[in-house]
Amino acid sequence: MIESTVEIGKAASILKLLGDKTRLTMVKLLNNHDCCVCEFVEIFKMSQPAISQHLRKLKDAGVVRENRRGQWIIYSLNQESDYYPLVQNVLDHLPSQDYLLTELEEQGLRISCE
Amino acid sequence: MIESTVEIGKAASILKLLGDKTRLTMVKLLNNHDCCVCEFVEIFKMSQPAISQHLRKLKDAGVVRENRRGQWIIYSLNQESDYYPLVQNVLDHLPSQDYLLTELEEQGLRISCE
DNA sequence: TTAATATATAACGATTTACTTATATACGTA
DNA sequence: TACGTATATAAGTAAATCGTTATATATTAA
Repeated sequence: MIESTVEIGKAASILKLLGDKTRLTMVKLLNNHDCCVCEFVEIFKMSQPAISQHLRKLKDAGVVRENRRGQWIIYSLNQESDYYPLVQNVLDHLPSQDYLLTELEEQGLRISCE
Repeated sequence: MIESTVEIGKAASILKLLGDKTRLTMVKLLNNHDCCVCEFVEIFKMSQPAISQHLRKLKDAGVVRENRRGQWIIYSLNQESDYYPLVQNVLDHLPSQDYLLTELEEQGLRISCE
């Protein structure tokens, strides 16, 4: 049962953000594990600025949060967001993407930000 | 509880479609009432081709269906779609948009396709 | 058959998007 | 302090998006 609704224009803007495969996969991964930028760079085989820009959009919308830990910035899902219940429900429909992190670990690339 | 998941690329494409306020509102309305193109034209104060193009995208993705009734084409949510559970869950987070149809009715414009 | 109405398609333009490369900033360490 | 690593920002570009107007198609009714 849904506790409260999200204004439809706001909802559309969140869904637009999630309507990109890269960002949607990021958010799905963050649902289980906090990640740093460098991990996403490896996973998506995309330039660091491209990853950074996706994360900024998600952060600006309040979907994710960042926490600096030394020279790394760790991203996590913002569970306090008004949109969190919507995002969570969407994620429930997606298969786990954790194999991407497993692959990274097998390459020994996960350790980079721990 | 979710019965089955949607491949993440497909999910992203559906969310992208829903990530437009006009289309999201259309789908929310269709969740309660079948509608024809001319009703949407009145509601969104947008050209008929613009409405037609939004509906085509939704139809191509399998989210909605069309049924001709005389000279009108009635659109409805496609409950048989693999994406229907996802769409339905998203819609649950939105406030009803039925006031748009009420307004239409008050203007006497709803009768046009009945 | 002709006209009117409802809808779809085509062609086009302004804006947005999602990358890229180059550069700036922040932190840790020698 | 100076250097290396992690991340962010700036600037530019190709492609996608969402609207428009003009036109085509389909149905109904005179």
